[in-house]
Amino acid sequence: MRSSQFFFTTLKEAPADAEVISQKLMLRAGFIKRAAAGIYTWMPLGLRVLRKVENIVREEMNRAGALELLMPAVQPAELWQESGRWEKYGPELLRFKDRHQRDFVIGPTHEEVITDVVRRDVKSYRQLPIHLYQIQTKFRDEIRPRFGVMRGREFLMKDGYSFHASFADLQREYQRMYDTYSRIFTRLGLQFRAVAADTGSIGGTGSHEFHVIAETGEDDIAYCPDSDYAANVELAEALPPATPRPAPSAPLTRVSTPGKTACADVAEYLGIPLAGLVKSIAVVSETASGDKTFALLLLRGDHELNEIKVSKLAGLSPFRFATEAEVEEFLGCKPGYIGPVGVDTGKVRVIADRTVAAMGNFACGANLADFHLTGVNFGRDCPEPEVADLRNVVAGDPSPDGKGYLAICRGIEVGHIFQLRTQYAQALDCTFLDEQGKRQVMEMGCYGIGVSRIVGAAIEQGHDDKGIILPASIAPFAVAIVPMGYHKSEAVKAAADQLYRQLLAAGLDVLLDDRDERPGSMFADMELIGVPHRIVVGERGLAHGQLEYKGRTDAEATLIAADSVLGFLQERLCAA
RNA sequence: CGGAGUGUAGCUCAGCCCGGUAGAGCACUGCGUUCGGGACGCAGGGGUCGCAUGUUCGAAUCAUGUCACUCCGACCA
Repeated sequence: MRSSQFFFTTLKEAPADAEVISQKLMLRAGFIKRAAAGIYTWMPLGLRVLRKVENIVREEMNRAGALELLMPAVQPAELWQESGRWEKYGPELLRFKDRHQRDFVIGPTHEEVITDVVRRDVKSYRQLPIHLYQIQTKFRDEIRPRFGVMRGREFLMKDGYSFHASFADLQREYQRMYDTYSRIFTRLGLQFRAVAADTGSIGGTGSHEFHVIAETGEDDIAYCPDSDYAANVELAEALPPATPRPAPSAPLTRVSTPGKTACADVAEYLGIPLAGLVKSIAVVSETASGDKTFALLLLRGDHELNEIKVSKLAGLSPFRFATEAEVEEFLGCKPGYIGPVGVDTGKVRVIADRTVAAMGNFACGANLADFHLTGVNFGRDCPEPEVADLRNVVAGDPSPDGKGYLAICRGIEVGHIFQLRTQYAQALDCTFLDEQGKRQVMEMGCYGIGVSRIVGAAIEQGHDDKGIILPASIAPFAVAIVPMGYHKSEAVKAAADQLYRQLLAAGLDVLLDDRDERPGSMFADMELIGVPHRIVVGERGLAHGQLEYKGRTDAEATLIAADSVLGFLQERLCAA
């Protein structure tokens, strides 16, 4: 490609509302243009990158035996009503009516459609297993789209679905996808980690997320540096403390804490560490008939509640946070000063986190406005609470696999694999006849990769003060030829054109920057857009039969003989 | 959904407090000089200041409404 035939615009300054580095650089490099919140046009330059990522994903999926198809972006509401997700999915699902007032959605995912496809045509165990995938635009009406293509509303996703006659066969395919995903992210040059994950709203059991490790990631990952354990923080189990609860040694004391409602304020005011305080969180679970369960969840002052864990407790699924009025009704005290001492256990469930259950002589709210208690001990001052794992793990917690201690890092979720089991197949009556001629519900797996998000994630991992750094496999161009005075010097023009034809003929993905720009602009642009290899053609090198090579991350350029450039580049491209 | 903030040229922003009919830099067009790290000079094109209503002789500026966008929050009592 010649720059003069191509179309790209670069900016010196990023739009003011761009937050993360990948978003700023993608806008500056002209990869994308914002059309609306979370909705972008992929310009020709950015599209080249997106397509390269897409093709690597496609190649590996095909290699793993999956078959590509393309499903509609617009889906009929009936399928969603049939699976029950028309009600369950919530406002992220973009719904609309056609001219006949029929309901449709713009697909945020395709379990319903694929299951419908398979149930129509697959009738026998002989046709199983089958794995179908597509690379297609999805739409999820995110509350708060941000970070450019990393959390867009419209995005490109590879979603694959496998169908099996047995759970064992699903597990085999799941493992194969685990390996395939690892290959894909490795080929993409990403630093990633597979982590055990919660199955979230999509349901099912058995799930791994693939995360690109990056500071700007939106997910916290707990991992063990001494083993291969890694899990989403929301899922990682917080083990009970190894040290037993100390015996009561301090007297129960009521202290005045006027106006101090936040844990940190109370701890500071009382001169105790945050970890010596127990905070109480009031939640309510309401049944369809209107019966309320009111529960007081006890957490150590410096720990965070894990809502997923709470929602899995018997009698608290689903739950919500209590209103101020409910707190007053059940505890007779306004929020800010509530605690486990003196509550009516006939009306209130008290559930302590495992860590809290092992605490003694702690401080907590007194259930009396402007007062807290110190020296509180279970068994002596209030009944023994229920005990459960309620909190997010923190760095330094013991690893659940017993092999050391957890560390926390941030990750960008770029892939997710699930064993859906029979959830959708059951709802949509997707069945087959087994060898005995007996009707069975199919086992299903689903496997997603955020193709457009990968571009953002790759740039989060690869950039410097000059711009984007991408591996040749996904860079917009693998090689840039930058002539010094293309429009002034016949010798330079001839040499640049000849080199360009030679590299093209050799199958290299090369950009000849034949714009009538000053050298500084061309260098800056080629670096900004992330071209990994650069050849400079200038009169002063040509005089000695030499060209100049510089890798995107090299500190200095190196001179090479003009006739050995092709071999030199091929060597570098193979090595990468 | 709650709170805060911002809407002025393609991009980054000034002007608004204190009303008098719109500016800078980058980008763009032309000419000239320049030409190995985002050049310089001169001359240009481009905005009814998000939109609506109101106040006023007069509104980018003040008021009200509305729309859009951004940020923070939406557990941590």
